Amino acid sequence: MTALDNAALRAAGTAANGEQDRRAEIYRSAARIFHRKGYHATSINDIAAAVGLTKAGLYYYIKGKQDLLFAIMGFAMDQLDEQVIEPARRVQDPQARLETIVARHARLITQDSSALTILVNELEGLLPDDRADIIGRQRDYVDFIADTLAALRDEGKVVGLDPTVGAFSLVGMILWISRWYRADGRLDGDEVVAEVTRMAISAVLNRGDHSNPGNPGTG
Amino acid sequence: MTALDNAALRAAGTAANGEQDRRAEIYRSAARIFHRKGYHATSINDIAAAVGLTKAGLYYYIKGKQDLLFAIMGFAMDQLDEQVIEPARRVQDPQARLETIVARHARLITQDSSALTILVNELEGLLPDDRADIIGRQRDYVDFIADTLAALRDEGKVVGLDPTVGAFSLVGMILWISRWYRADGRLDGDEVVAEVTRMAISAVLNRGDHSNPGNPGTG
DNA sequence: AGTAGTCTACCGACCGCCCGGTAGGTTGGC
DNA sequence: GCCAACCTACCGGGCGGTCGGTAGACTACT
Repeated sequence: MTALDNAALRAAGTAANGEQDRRAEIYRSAARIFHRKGYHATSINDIAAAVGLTKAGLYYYIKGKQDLLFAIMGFAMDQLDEQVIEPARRVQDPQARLETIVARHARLITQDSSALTILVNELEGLLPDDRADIIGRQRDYVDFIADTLAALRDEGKVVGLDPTVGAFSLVGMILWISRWYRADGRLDGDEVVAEVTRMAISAVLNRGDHSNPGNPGTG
Repeated sequence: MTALDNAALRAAGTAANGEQDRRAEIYRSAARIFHRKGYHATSINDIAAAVGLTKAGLYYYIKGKQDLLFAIMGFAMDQLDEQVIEPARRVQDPQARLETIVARHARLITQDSSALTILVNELEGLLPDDRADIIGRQRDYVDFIADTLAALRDEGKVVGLDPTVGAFSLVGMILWISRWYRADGRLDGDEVVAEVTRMAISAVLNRGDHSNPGNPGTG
C-alpha cells in the first residue's frame, strides 16, 4: 500500500525524508481505518494510536480530520486518472478502450480498495468546496465511459442502450467488487478482474435480443 | 414513503393508532436523514427536530439510536423479501426469475431508496448480533441469485461465468442506482428499471464470444 | 572540548462542544 | 384522578483541536 506515499509527498512539500515516511504511514493507516470503520466512526485518536502517536503528536503532521479525508480522496482520484483514465485515453478502438477501463479499474480495487472505496463512500464528510472538486472529477470519469459507449453505439456494436445509464451501471458493478472480494478467497484478483470485465463487455455489446422462449412473462 | 409504517407497526406492538402514526413518521424521517447524511453523522436531535419533537420526547417512542437503525434495516430486508425474493421464487423459469429479481429490486430503489441504501451502507453502525442477522439475510439473497445463475448455466444459457461473481456484480449494478438516479431526471423510473434489467440479462447470457475484430489488444 | 542556541518531533493536559441518553416534571384529554 | 405524550434540565463522556512544554539531535561559536 505504498502508493499513498505519493500523496503524502505531495502534501509534505519540501520536508525531510523521515517526515515523508511518517506522513505516508499516517495517510496509509488513516485510509485503512476510514475504510474499515467509516470516516465519522473513526476518531483522530484511532489514527494516532495506529501509528504509535498521541493525538497531539499526530497534529504535528496533519492539519485536521477533514484535510486528511480530502487528501486520501484526492490521491484515489489521482490513482484513477493515472492508472485507468490516461491509459484508456491512449486506446483508440472503443471496445478495447472500454475493456481497458473496466479491467484497470477493477484491478486497482482488487489490489487495494481502501482509498478508492473511501472515495465513493465518504463524500458527505468533505467540506462543500472539496466535495465539489471530487464530484466534478468523478463526473468526468463517468462521462468518459459514457462517451466510449456512445462511440460503440456509433459503430453499431451497441444498440438501444443509454450511454449514461450504461456508464453508471458498469461503474456500480466495478465499485461493488470492494464489498465482496477477499484476497484470500476462492478466486484470485486476476480471475475476478477477468470475470467482471467479461460481464461488463457482455452487458453493453449488442448480440441480438435476449427474449426468452421458455418465459411466459416477468410478472 | 408510507412503506415504513409496516415496520413501525411491527415495532410498536399493541399501541394506539395515534402512536402508530407518530412512530411511523419517526422511522420514515430517520431513514431519510440517515440516507442523506449517514448514520454516524446524524444526531438524535436531527431526527427529533425533523418530526417536531425534542430529543427527550423522541425517546418516548424509540429505544435508542442503534435500535432505530436496526429497525430500518430490518424493514428494508423485509421489503426485499416480500417484493423481490418471494415473487421471484414463484417464477420457475430461471431467466424469467432473474429478470423478476433485477426488475423488482431496481424498481424498489427507484421508488424509495432510503431504507434499502441504509441497508447496505450502514452495516458497521449495528451491534455485532444485529449485524450478523442482517448480513446473513443479505447472503441468502446473493445465494438466491447465484443459484438462479447456476440454473441458467445448467440450461446452457450461461457459459463460463462464475455464479457468485455474477450475482455480486448484478447486485452492485442494481444498488448503485440509488447513487445516480433522480426522480426528476431525464429518464423516469420505469425506463431506468428497463435499461438496467436489459443490461443485467445481457451481462450474464451467453451470446457467443465478444472478441473484438478491430482490437489489437487491451494494452 | 565545552556550551549555548536552535529545530524537529513529539507529549500531557486541557478546551469547549456536542453526543446519546435519562430523571423528573408538566400538560391536556378522557 | 389518571395516563399518554410530551418538555426542561441535566449527566458523563468522547470528540476535534490547541497549548505550552521538552528531550534530544544537530549546529555554531569560542
